[in-house]
Amino acid sequence: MSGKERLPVRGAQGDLLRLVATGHAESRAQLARISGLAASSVSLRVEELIDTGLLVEEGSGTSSGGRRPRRLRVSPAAGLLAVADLGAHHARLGLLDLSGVPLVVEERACDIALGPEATLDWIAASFDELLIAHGPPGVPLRGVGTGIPGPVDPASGRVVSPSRMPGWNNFPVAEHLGAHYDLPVLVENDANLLAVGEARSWPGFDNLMVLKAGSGIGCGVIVDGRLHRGRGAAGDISHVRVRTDSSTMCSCGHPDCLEAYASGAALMDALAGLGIATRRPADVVALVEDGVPEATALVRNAGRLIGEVLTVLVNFLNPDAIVVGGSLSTAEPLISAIRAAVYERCLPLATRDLEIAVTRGGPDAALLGAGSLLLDAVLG
Amino acid sequence: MSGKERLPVRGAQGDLLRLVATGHAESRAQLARISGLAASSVSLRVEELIDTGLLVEEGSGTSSGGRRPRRLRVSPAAGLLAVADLGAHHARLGLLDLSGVPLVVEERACDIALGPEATLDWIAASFDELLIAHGPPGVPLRGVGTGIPGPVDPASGRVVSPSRMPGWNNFPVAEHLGAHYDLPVLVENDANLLAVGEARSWPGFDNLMVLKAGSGIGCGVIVDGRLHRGRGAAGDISHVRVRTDSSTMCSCGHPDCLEAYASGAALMDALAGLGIATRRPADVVALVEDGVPEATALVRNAGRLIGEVLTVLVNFLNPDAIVVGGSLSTAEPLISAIRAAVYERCLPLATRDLEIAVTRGGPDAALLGAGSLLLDAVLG
DNA sequence: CCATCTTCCTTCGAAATCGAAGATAGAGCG
DNA sequence: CGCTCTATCTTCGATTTCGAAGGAAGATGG
Repeated sequence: MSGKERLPVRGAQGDLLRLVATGHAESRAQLARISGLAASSVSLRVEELIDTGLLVEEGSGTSSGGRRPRRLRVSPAAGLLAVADLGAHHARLGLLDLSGVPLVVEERACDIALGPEATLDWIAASFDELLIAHGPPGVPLRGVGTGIPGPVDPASGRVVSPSRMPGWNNFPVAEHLGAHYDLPVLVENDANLLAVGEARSWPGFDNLMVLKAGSGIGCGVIVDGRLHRGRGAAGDISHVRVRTDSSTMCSCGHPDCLEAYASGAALMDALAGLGIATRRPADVVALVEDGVPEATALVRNAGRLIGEVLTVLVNFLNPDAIVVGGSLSTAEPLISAIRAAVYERCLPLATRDLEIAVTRGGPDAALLGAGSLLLDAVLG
Repeated sequence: MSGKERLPVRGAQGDLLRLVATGHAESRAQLARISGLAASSVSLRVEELIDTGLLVEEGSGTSSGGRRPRRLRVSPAAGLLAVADLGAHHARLGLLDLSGVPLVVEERACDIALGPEATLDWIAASFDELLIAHGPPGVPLRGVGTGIPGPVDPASGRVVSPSRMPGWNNFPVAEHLGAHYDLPVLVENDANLLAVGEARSWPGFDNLMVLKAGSGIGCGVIVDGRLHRGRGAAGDISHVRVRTDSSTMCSCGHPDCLEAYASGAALMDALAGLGIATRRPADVVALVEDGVPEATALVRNAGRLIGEVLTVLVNFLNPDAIVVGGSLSTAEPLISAIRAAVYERCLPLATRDLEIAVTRGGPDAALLGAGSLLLDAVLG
């Protein structure tokens, strides 16, 4: 395995490296504008970063009327990040360079019901395999991180009262995963990772609500360009009471939670009750695309319920965009129903410039999000 | 009137002055810790600020085990801020020094139905009177600001679609008020001002929801210690659909808005329907305190409805505290009902450390909030 | 009361940062 | 092509900031 030495940046260098790595700047002039440092200071620090081999100059960018900028990139040899996004039955795992560009991403089957030790050790072993198979020799690992399909206490890195992860409650995930490495370790809720990853694809949108509609319903909140965690549990919308005719008890002990009607798991249950078998939320989307009316009606109803919950949040948070991701997000009726509910019921002032759209960041968005947050830890 | 020269601070001096003015620091050592500057740099800048007469040394603070700090304060002669909080039928007006300490606060009757020009000119005239009567000679006015009981677009300083301010729609309030002065002008929603003012009384609480329950229902949101505006309309909860048996049409054109059941105006209407006349929301509180059962029942129901809306927002934003202000906030059944609803329905994770309490900042909190935001503008 | 500790604040040489001026490299246009 | 314009980047002296060391003032505890 590669070395694990600390990244040799201090003071302003870290800020500049971060700005290049996150894609916020790719020339000295941009760095000066964004960082607030004087152009001369930027030149000096960039020179040093190039000398240490962390930055490289690579061709030139497009002119904006004058001399073309000399494009800066984080060196591929600056380091690697090993990141994972853990789902109920499979995980995406990947290696990123420090600017968040994936070297390799794989999806592998796993089972979180085997418990935290087994699952986390499996993740670590998978990281090792990826590093041996795809890690360029001599490039050090700088950090590891994983997304978790449940609430995570950011301070302790523990899972807290997850509804769909038996045996994981209060397990010190960050500590256990970190024992394999002497490196910064990130453990974060999966919807939050998705939100951070998506945010990179929405420049100029500083306030985002990123919905993850899969087996469960999660939501990551970006306020002022940064992930909002609150006291650790922010973004939960699955246990909001919805307006329905019937009455269903949720696993949380309250009646009529959104999750009990609009989550992928709930839709699969409802279809099963109609004699239609599905194995994964994506199967529901397939049924909708095949024009199965029962599936379409259920999905549309789910979208309406989600949309009604979002109306409250849109009026309150007044975001720039609602981004819908997760395996259900490709179901067209879901998005239309969300749109209809939000635009119909929200204040005109709140929807005036509101965009409601599906994910832009691609299937690896959550991994990019993990990379982004890890970079902060690495350069912190 | 006093002079209007620009405040002679540049660079780090402004940050330090702001930290002292906002009460975040009152000694050189604290300034060094909070600002991140070296202690020596702080000493130099503070020296300069004292020389310019903006800061003064005043006695010494309490020791924490070693030498006592020399307490720093913003000089009373550094400048004045003229601030107002406009309500439907009266306004609070005051003069503050740059650290937000009120020199004088008055409540005067007015009528926003007279239209924006008349009202704003009246505010300006009142400011002039206060300055003549209470402004120390030679102390310059540094900024003016006012709170508005309706939505304000922060970029343009215009009122946008206010529901209770006939004739004000789209009026350029900041521009008109600013024409009287060559100074920074602040125009902000009243609930937002209250939130900023309250935040000063809640140190360590970085995420706050501040409810203003008066004739209308407003909410100011503090995220990460700063006012969250979204695209300008953030914090609206009055037009959320609530779960009720009956059905009432709101002035916004939708059925069953929270405002139509739980605002002071709605309560007064409901009491009038029962043959009980009230003139102001405070009269409703008095009825509750007198044990009038109809009033108590209505107020408790309002609290329950508000609480149910807050459950959604608490799960989502996961704040440190919900602070209830406005003229209805002194009605005990309102708070109890809100507490009951929130604690019953929210996730344990979200309510674990959640405080629900009434205002701490006193009757002038909104004015202090205006002062706080104005200070940012003055030192910006 | 005196030695010791903690905290606050200042002094002073070293290092980082700034800003104005200039050098560099292209775009735009006749 | 040559002229001007604009934007990018560098050079260099002036300024600001840092950080280690030390002095000042009070707390603590015998």
